[in-house]
Parts: sequence; C-alpha cells; structure tokens
Amino acid sequence: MDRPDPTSHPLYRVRHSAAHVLAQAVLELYPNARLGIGPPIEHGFYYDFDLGMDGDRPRTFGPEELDEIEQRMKRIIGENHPFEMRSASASEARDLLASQPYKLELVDGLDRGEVGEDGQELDAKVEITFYRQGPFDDLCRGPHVESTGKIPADGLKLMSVAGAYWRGDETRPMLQRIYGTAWYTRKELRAHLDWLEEAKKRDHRKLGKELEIFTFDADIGPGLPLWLPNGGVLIDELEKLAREVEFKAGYQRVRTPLVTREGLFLKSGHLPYYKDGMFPPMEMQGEDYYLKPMNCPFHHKIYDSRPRSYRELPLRLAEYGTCHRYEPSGDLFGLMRVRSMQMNDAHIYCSEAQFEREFLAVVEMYVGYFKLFGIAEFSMQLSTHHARGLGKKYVDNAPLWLKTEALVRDAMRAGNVPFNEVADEAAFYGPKIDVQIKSSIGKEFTLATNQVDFAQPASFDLAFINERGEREMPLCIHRAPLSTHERMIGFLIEHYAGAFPPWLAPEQVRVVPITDACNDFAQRLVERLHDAGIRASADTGNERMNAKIRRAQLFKIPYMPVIGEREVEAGTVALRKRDGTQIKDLTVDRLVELVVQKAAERASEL
RNA sequence: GCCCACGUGGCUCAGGGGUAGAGCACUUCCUUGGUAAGGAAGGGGUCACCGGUUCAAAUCCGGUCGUGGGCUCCA
Repeated sequence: MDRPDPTSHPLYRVRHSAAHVLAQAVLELYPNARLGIGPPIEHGFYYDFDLGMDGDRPRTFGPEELDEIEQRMKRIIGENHPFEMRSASASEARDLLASQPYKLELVDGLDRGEVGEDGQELDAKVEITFYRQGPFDDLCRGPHVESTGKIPADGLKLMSVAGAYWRGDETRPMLQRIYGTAWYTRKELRAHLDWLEEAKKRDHRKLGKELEIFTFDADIGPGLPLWLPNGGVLIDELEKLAREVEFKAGYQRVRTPLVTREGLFLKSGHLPYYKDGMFPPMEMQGEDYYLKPMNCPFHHKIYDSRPRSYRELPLRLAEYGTCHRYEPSGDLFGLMRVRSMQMNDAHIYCSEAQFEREFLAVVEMYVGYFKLFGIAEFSMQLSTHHARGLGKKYVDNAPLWLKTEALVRDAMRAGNVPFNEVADEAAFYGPKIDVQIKSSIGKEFTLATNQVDFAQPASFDLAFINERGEREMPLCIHRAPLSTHERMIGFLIEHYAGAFPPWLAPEQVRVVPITDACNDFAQRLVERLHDAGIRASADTGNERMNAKIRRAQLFKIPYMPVIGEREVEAGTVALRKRDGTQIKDLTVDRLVELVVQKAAERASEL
C-alpha cells in the first residue's frame, strides 16, 4: 500500500458524508427502512436499504422516488447539522447498535448470524467510532466533513437504484442500493455527467453496431455474437498477428473439436469444478457429449498422443479455439462477456527448470502486444487460491498451490514485472497472472491471462522421459495474451474509439469520385489496390462528394483518395486522411505505395 | 440467477384506449457537385412475443423473451 490514504481526500469526506445524509433522508421518508452499509466509492457513494416486504415481494424504490429523496437530502444539507464523532468500547458499541432499530446487522430474524460475526469484528477493533448528524447516528469509522452544510448541494446527484445482496452473498436477502455522485461544484458535476456521455459514445456496443462489426440476434441467443464482414476482418488480422508472433516464439498450431465425450471433462476436472459454467450435455446413443468450455484437455491429449522426451520440451501447442461457456444471463455484457468465444489459446509443457523462462517469455509476449496496440492502462494481478475453497473451487492440494504460487511470484520478480496479488481468484487448476483493463464505461475486465497448471498434467498422467531415463511430469502454462476475439475486439473498439490503425481497419481505402466521369478511374484504382492486398472500395453513387466523404468519415476509414477531372487527367489523387489532412497531386503509384506501406506496419500511424 | 428500467420500420427516437409518426438509411428520377448531409417521389412496421381487461389495446394488467444499469472490486 504505497498509495496515498484515500480517506484523507476531501472528496472522500464529502462523499462519505453524503452517504450518511442519504441514509438520514431515506429514514425520514421511509421510517421503517433498515440500513445496510453506505461507503464512498469512485465517483460518489451508495447506501443499501431494506424496505421490508410488500406482500410477498420486497418493497423497492422506483426511480421517481429518487427525486424526492434527493430533495430531502438537499434540505438536510441546508439544515447544516454538524457531524459529531464519539468513541465507544466494544460493549458500548453493541449497546448503541442495539438501540438503533434500523441497523440491519442487529435486526431479529433477518440476520441473526451477522450479530456474532459483527460482534467479533467489533471486539477485534481497538477503537470504535460513531458519527451523528442531527437525528441520525451511525457506526462509522469516518472521516466526515464538519457539518452537512459542507456538502455542496449542487454538486450532488442521485444516479440509480439497483438490487444488491446483503454482504454480496446471493443466498442472502436482496437490498435496495441507491447510487449517488458528489462533487465540489455544479460545474464539476456537469463535467462528470459529460464524461459519462462521452464514454458512452465509445462504448463498443454502440460503435460495434454503427461500424457494422458485430450484432446479436434473439433467434440465435443471448451472448452469441454474429460477426459481420467488418468484424471478420478484425478477426483475420488478429489471427494473422498471433500466427506470426507465435511462429517466431516456437509455437506449433493444432486444431481440436468443439464437442467431446463426458469422460474427458471428468478426467480434466472441469465437470466437478466447472460444471455451472458449461452448457448442458447432449445425449447420443446413451452417451453424454459436452461442448468444450476450454481447450486444455484436448491439447493435453495431443501432448499425450505419443511418448515425449525432455528434448521436445518446451512443447508449445497453439490454437484459436472456439469455446462455449454458460455465463449467467445477468453477467452478459456486449462482446466483453459472451457465451461463445474464440480464444487465443496455447499450452506450454515444460520442465520445472524451464518454467521461469517460459513464463516470462509469455509475459513479455503480451507486454509486446500491448505496446503494439498502445495499451498503457493495464495492471497485472497474481490470482491465488483460497484455503477455504480447496476441494470445492480449487483442486485439493495445498502444498502444490503454495509451490506453484511461489514459482509464479518468483518468475515475476525475476523479470521485474510489477503485479499485485489477489487471493481467491485463481483458476481451479492453478494460480494465474491476469491482465486487468477497463472498458470505456469503467467496468473492469481480465483481458489476457497466463496460468500455471499443476493439476491437469497429473490427472492426465502426462509425462516426459528426462535425461536420466525417468518418467517426469511436466508443468503446463495456459496462456491467452490476445484474450478472446470477442473481448479483445470489444476492447480495441473502445481503445481506438472505432478509428482502427490502417493495418486493422476493416476498410482501409474509400475512393471518392467527384462525378460519374471519374468512376472508371476510381474503379481501376480500387482494382490496383485489391491487387496489392488492400481493402478498398469506391463510392460511385450519385451523391455529392461531400456526402461520400461524410459517409467514409463516419466509418472512420483511414484513407479517402478523391478523384475529379483534374486527377483523372493527371493520373493522380487528392488524398484525404481520416484526420482531415490532405495530400494533393499524389500519383496513383505513390498512393498505392503509401497505403501498402502503412497497412504493413502494425504500429504505424496514419 | 436476483433487483430496477427499457423494448414503436434497417438505425436513432417521438407518440400513446378509437384503422401507426419523424429524421437517417433503402429504391427510382432529377442533379455531376472540389473535402463531413443537393432535391423530389416511392417502398417498408399485426408498435418484441403470449395471454387478460375493454365495445375497442401499440397504449392498461399479467407472463415470457431480449437489452441495459447494478449485485465482485471500488476500506
């Protein structure tokens, strides 16, 4: 923790205090409401409420009720109640909490189990503090502003209502969560709301539709994307990139089927540990077949298709494999979370002595990719197991978990790669390094991943013959630096705001003839570009050139050679680039040369 | 999966108990115009689906499906 303490930030206090004011406002308007928790968050704050039952369903807030609550908050701010802190011992705190009928932790029946849990938490603390403003008193570690009047009323806005499980546990009752945002001034609030609007403009779901990259169809099913021709180009280019990079790095390409007998996934451990994430089985002649959620067992079988010598290691098997996972309906999110995906997958089988070098080579590979794409904002996370999940979520072998986690940690340190460690996020078969990125609207996703697997080589009884003629088990590294096509392209759409670099752009050149008289010339130019391997077309419609240029701009096409009578006569074009700049009197030869060169340079600008 | 909201032509959206609207896109015609929308005419929707209420439902009610926000982090 070398970051500055966030609680010292003045907006943290404002937001935290606003959460208390929100709770007070809700209690004034809904005296029977009970409180969950209410922390400050990135752009504001939230508070959880239980409104009791309405017949056999929980009572909820409608969006129209947010206005009323917000007005009440502003009134409380106007009343300028001071925030008064006081300390209490554990037993005093428990008595105080018991005197607050609205605190959820202590309500009879609903959450008795929590009383003990919280009691223990209370005992463990040296000092317990309460904050009171006006009639509202809350267990809270603070800090707050001096009084409610210090919260800028016109920098405050309630944003949304959402359901949230008490303590994040889906077996617990669902509470009503109100989100708000808070800033110093109306102007800052405005800027934040504008930023949200801007972020929506580069949302891959919106751009993906506008740029005709992908679509979904209800007849096909949720989470099952259809790639339109423009998306097909992006996929082809990414695969071409992966093929080249992996070839140089000594990978071999393989292909494996989409379905398999149940036995394979029993052996791999997927069925015991991963069943919920899989589509249900298909029965055929008394036998169950499954759609694969991962490629690893197939690659293990390829490894195991004949005896292996230490001389063959590291053996690197790569495949852009198509996998299907039954993600919960509420988790689906555009291209970022889907049920059908094509993964930039590969498995590296190596000896323990080779592990560090191989693991770091993979880390370097994705750092190289990120550099190529200009992705600067990402973080690496070492995801480890949790002792409580052994046997349920994770393969039950504590010593191997500790050993492989240490291997990864050491490799990362040896390579001087910064990372942070998060418990209880590992794959069921081993620890992993996840590369975390944010979507344009701020949602965090794992883009690339690099995982160690000690479990499956054992369950598949994989082996190689070492230098001494003995059978030895290899380690397996699973890696997917380019993620899945779905998530990678979803991310790249947002990263480039749809303006892909020339090598990736679905259409690289749109020729704009000014009059019909120039159409033949334009058509011949397109043919030349096609011959050179460039994705080009001509807009030979009968609109004015302005409309043609506008259309090409909207599709964010990098190059727009404009052709009028002058150009036809001179055998040149007037090249307009996507950024609006122009190069006049460019000969056709020079144009083709320029575009071919730019399209070949993956890191190039316009 | 759960809570909330939304679902009107290909797209963006207005309307709203009494025989469906706009702009863009599409088709045709006119226009041949130098760097982000030339003009006119035309075609296109059982208002997501199923059921209920009503003399009458796109509109009200219920269910289903789909989409979005949230439910993990953000101490």
